[in-house]
Amino acid sequence: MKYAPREIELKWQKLWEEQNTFTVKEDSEKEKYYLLEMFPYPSGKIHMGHVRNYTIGDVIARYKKMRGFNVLHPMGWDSFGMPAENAAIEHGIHPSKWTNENIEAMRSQLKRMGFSYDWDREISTCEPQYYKWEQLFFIWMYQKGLAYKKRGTVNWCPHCHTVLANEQVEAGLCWRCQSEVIEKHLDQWFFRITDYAEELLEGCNTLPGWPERVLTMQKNWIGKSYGCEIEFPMADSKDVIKVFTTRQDTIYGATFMLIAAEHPLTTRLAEGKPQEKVVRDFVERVKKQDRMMRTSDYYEKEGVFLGAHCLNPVTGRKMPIFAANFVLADYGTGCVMAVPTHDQRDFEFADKYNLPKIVVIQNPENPLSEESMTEAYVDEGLLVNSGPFTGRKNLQALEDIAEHLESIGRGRKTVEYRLRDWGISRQRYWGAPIPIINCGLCGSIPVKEEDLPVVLPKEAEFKGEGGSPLAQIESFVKTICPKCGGPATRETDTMDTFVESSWYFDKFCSPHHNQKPGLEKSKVDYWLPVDQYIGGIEHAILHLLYARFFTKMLRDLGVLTVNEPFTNLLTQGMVCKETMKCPTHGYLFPHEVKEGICLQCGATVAVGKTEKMSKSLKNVIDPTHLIDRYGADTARMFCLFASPPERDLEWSDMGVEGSFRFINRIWRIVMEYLSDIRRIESFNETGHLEGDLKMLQKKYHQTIRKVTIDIEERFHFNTAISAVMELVNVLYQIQRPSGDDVKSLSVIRKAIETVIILLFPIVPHVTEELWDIIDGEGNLSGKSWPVYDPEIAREEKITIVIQVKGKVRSKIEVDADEDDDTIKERALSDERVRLYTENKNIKKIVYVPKKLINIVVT
RNA sequence: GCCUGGGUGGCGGAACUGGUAGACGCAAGGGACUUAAAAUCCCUCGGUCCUUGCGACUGUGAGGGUUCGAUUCCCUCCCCAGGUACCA
Repeated sequence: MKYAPREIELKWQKLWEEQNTFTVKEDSEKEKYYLLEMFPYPSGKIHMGHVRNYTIGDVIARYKKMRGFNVLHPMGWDSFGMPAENAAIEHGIHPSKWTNENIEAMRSQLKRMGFSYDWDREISTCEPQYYKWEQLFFIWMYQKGLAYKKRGTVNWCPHCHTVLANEQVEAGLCWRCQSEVIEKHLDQWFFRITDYAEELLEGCNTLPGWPERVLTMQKNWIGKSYGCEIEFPMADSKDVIKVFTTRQDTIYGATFMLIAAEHPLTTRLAEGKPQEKVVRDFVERVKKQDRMMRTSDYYEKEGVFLGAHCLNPVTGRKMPIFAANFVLADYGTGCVMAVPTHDQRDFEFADKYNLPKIVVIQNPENPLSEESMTEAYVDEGLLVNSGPFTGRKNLQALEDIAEHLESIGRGRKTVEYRLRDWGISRQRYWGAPIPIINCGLCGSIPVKEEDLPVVLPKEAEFKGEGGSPLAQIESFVKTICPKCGGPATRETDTMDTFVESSWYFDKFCSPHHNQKPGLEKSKVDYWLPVDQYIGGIEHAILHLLYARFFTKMLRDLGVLTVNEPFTNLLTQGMVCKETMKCPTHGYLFPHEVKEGICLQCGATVAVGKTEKMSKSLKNVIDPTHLIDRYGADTARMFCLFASPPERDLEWSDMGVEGSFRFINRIWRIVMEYLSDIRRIESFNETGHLEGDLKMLQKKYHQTIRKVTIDIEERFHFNTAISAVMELVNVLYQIQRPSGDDVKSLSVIRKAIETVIILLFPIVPHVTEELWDIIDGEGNLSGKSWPVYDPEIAREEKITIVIQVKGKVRSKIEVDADEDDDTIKERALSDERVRLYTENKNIKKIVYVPKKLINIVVT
């Protein structure tokens, strides 16, 4: 019998489906385990990133099930988003048709991979029965002040008359028409995530199951800093300018004031002054500069004098006020006190505009002087020129200076966060409508709860220009005010798609529950939090932070009980492949190249560097071909074997072949022994074994140990698979016992069964089939995970490495329970060691018990 | 730019908390089987050098440091990747 992957896989997939193997219900008898992979955007086809993500998840789901957990493993579709709208613009297909066809295609691809999803729980976020509840949450948030409207900036293409996403802006130009993109200010909806900044930050300390780096990134993103808000009185009026600083220790050195170009104060101060026009031009120019570049250390610092002065509150010094390109309007107060001697950006600015510098922190090693400084001194030191604080260490005076400012009524200690509120307004069609009605008399009034959902109207025109398609549908826009009954218009902004993905894991717990608030408390409480969440590292900040925020927000609305949505997080790396480029035809898909030759023109193809698989570089592998050729089991095994999950995975055709060969190798050894072991009981682990059999027994106990640890503790499936490969290699190596040697055959059977069971979560189809062939009854899906005997798995002999001056010179083999003194003695008297120690002084002997001995000689 | 990771043979990777660098697989080379090929099974496989040995030296992006001992810890630098708030 030959290994026929397709046949086997379809057979078992059908059986699992018929027997509802993966359907789950709440069960108070069993410990629950909620395993979740980030649901996909239905772009059309699954890609290798999905295959990898979902294979990792499936292995854990199946493993946990074998460990006796009640496993929830759902799948759904993050089905709102820009690509659907772009397809509508380019090909005239309605976004819902495009999306649903993609879902159909991708669902069948996922089913073909044999993933153990409970498909009864499938959800699609673009369906009204899903976004209805999101709209309800929006209304509740609005009522609590957590959703609000304010002016925000967007990328605007003046030619297309439309808002562009950041990725639609290429080098400052519109991706469709190459017009120069400008900033436009629109009234937009925001979620007040900053209300939760402190809790989100604190929460990072309650998530030991998250990768440290993700927590670090989130903490930095929230960016808490302790500082001081200081008031600088205007020189010629009663007004004040407020600044936020973390460096109040340098206040005595503040010699001028900087304001963000976009700050309303900038134009107000310059109004009616000779420099008004210059200032306006400057503001317009800065607005076009890239935000990222503006704050870069290397970017040219620029500014313009506003014709006004303020006073330093502690020195009384008259400080000129400038607008500057590197000051951000939405961090702190949008105004910065400039201390050129101790801030590099201020230093450069002062040099450029010839502004005064005063040293207030003295470098203890190399005294500073204003005239000779070539850069700002940003390290610690002693305060000078600082009134009563002169002579103190600068860091130790921070607190006292803040208190001094408070006492003179010119400042207060504050905490500042870098985190900004979440702008959720999108001027697009394919998203959940914001359930608000704008009334000329009553303002923004939420849609009545009983009128939800606000359904996205089907009829819309997709032109890619002229703004949001929704705004042009009169029947949608025109409505009446729920408060006064007068004529009103609907909000035509839709919600950011990150909103849907902020609570989909809640919905999976009770997917069919259709009563307020859309989530059934008892079920949500049973399943949440997600025990293991798996997804790409690219979501480390935004998606994960928004989902955490939403969880806390829904908790405060009484909908959820948990504080954090995801107990454990596994972030997987990207799938990469080298690019191929033909001199005339540009980037080529792998199937357009054969043996390094472009199939279109016969030219030699240049192999480029390895990059993340993307459609534009055409360095993609369609998993379908892989499945057709080798089967789902090989595809699954390759993804896992190639590298550990958190690392990037580099594509290799050869590696796939190797995984396929390994599965065949298992298949063959089972077939070879089949007639001998079919009717034999597997070894019951009693009785004494000798020679090869003893070695084999030890090996499979060790293999169970290794695979269990690798899956349970580290999700390192690559090394788990290696361990099973070693066991299979041993099976091939041992002398085949005769057909009537029942005891030996029973040990072999046990070893073979171990291989099959250990690999079941990884390659479920072929292992089910093999189990069925040798066992003939029951299926593996219900089996429990094998156990090992630590005593049998223990090595009896260990190797002690002997180093002389840190270099390996010899090795000795000793009994595992040999006492340390004997080991040392044997090491010192070792023949090869003596070659290196003879006639030398032994200065020191380092002994690492049961491992290594290092003899230091002089 | 900023934040966060990563860099180990020809290649993917292994090495749990500072203790034998290169498990396992791929590629390559050799052998067995075969009329032959494929498939399969077995062996070799970081580099340099020589006196070819149970050999010496060298080797984990580069350069320093700590240590009896560093892929692992510290400092400086180079390269690559992810995120950077409207891609998801």
